Amino acid sequence: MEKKFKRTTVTSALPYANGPVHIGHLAGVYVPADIYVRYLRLKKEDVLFIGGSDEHGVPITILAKKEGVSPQDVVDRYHNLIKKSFEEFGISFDVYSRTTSPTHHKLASDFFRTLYDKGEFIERTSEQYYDEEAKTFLADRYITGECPHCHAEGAYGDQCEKCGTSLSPTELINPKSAISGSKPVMRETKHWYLPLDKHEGWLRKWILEEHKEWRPNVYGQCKSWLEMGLQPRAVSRDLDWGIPVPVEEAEGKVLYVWFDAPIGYISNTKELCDAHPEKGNWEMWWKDPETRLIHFIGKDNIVFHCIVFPAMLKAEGSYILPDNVPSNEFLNLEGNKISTSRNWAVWLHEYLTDFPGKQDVLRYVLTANAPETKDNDFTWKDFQARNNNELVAVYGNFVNRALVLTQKYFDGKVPASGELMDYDKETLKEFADVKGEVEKLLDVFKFRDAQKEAMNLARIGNKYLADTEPWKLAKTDMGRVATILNISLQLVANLAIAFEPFLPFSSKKLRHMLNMSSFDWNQLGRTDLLPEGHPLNKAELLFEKIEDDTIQAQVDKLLATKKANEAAQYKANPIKPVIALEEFEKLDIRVGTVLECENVPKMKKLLKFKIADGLENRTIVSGIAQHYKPEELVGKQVLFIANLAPRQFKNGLVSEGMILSAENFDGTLAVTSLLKEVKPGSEVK
RNA sequence: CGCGGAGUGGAGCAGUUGGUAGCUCGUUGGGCUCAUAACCCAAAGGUCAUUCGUUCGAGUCGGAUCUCCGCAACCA
Repeated sequence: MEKKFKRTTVTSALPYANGPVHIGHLAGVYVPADIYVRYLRLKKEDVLFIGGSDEHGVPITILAKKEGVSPQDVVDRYHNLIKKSFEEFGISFDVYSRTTSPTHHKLASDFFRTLYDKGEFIERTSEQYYDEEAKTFLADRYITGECPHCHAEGAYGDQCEKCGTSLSPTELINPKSAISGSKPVMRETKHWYLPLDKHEGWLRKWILEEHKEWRPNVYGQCKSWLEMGLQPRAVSRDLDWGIPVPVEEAEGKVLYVWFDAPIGYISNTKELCDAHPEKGNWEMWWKDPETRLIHFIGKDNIVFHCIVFPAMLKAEGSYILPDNVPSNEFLNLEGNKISTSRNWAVWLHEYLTDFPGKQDVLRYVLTANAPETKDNDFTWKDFQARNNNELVAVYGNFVNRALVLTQKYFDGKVPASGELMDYDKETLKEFADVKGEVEKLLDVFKFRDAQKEAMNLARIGNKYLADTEPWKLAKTDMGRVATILNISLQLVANLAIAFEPFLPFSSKKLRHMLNMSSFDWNQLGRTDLLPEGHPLNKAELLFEKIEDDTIQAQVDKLLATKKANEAAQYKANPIKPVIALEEFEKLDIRVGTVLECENVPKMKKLLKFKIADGLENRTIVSGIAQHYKPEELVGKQVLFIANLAPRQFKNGLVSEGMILSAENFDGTLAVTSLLKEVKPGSEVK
């Protein structure tokens, strides 16, 4: 079953052109896809690697409006930035195009029309909110208002973030357009829907029975969707940015972005093949049953690529379906979710500037810690450790040892191998096995393990040198040293091949150092890659140590942008409903002088206060231990609510009141105090 | 009870179909000195979130509970 395919079409999720690419995108999609493609190419298989920007959809129009430029300007800017960073990073697309290309517009339009003519869509008319000022229909998320459940302001049309309930836009009280702020009106609109429910039967069989080999997260998500029952999904939108719906009565309507984006894979293939006929006909890559289709995506895209897009392809009728959809989980950054809007990210274009020539380091780290089975964390400290302790110390160091020894004893020429001892044979056998292991793992998309296995070659090499000690033998037995170094150099040559899919820049460098002419995956494991007497080029360092201050600079940068963003995004909460004066008068707010203040054992948030209140003194427990040290507050006057019902904590502590603090934008607390000292117990009015 | 995923030695992660719990880093001790103070060997350290069950046997299967994350909006 594995072997029946003649060629492979590999797609990687189209990045959305409303921002640059960050390490999450890389770890999730582009690095694994690139490893896979490079591996297949090295094996001389027929493969196309398709990428491109996704350039339609509402968020881009919003961003354009915000910046006062056209949507085209926005996508031009990010498309070019993304394309250039990918190139520089060594993501080896055969084509990286965009969904605003004429080829795509035509193909997507034709695709829709075909489905339309075949009667694969259903039409539905519904009422939707319309912003008369901005002259646009409003997506659920772009309507805000009061939540009907908890009555918090600022609930969105699909969900209230305060209480967590899912909503529909019509439930909101006093809805407002998030775009213009005006009050939206209901307006009737007609849209086309893809009736996924009609496709449920074959999807079930195809995924649940025929693709049990898909990763558990992918399989599980599909299963859950199928079990909930599929609903028709709209494929059009009322918008002026996108591909016009190619139907007569569809004025002002465009294809919904998720409908047009995956077709972009096909359009981009066509664009490539039209320009380079030697790549074959584009239809061969998408319609021949002997072509294997693989989608690399992140977990948020599972439903589209496993259910919606296959349904579209099936409905069209002439396309093949994906054979596998390797999807990764998410990569977090320093413990927090990566977020474009909060600027919590390591941006690829900035990395390339900050770490010139270190593409492979990031590739290595992202693969070593790839979120293949669950969300993982990227930290700069780990980045540094993996570079210094693995790339430099294990891989780079072994290469350096072998080359320097050869330089020293054999004038930089590959020495002749003499008779092999048992230990030599064992070592050779060990690294010959690596090829099979790496292949086995790459074939099932286990990139993290595959890379680890490749790294084993270097570990074997270091151990071999340590055990055979050629620097000692050099004094007595040069023939033996020649054999040992010959073997070591063959190992180095193997490393160059084995790491090519993972670390292409280093392999290129290493290949130059070794003066290697041929380079083929099938040579992996062989011990005659470098013939006797073959001259080597000068040895350079393959990797360099990364110092603490370099890492600290990145961490600081991250913290600074985070802080700046939090401050910039701070908006005061809306004012609570009006209350009567007598309500307020029920509150007894007093001034107290802090007599004593101490930490509460085992409670890291709590401080225990003894407060002079002009009467009998009282104990108040307050959750501000993370913001103040006890000694900072002793002697200070604070405001507290004196008639709050006493509250008992789990450990028996009782708090007789509440100290008033202001919460800053970043969650830090500032205790309230007075501009002038007064008698303890004074009332605040 | 909206859906999905995850809770494994100090840290970050693996653990395929149930059969003595692994890897990298860190720590400690030793070896080596060719090498970017890098390399090699050894040791210490985990009741695999809690709990009940299936089984001759469970990190691995099933139920319950607790906690975290993601999705359901744009986002890998």
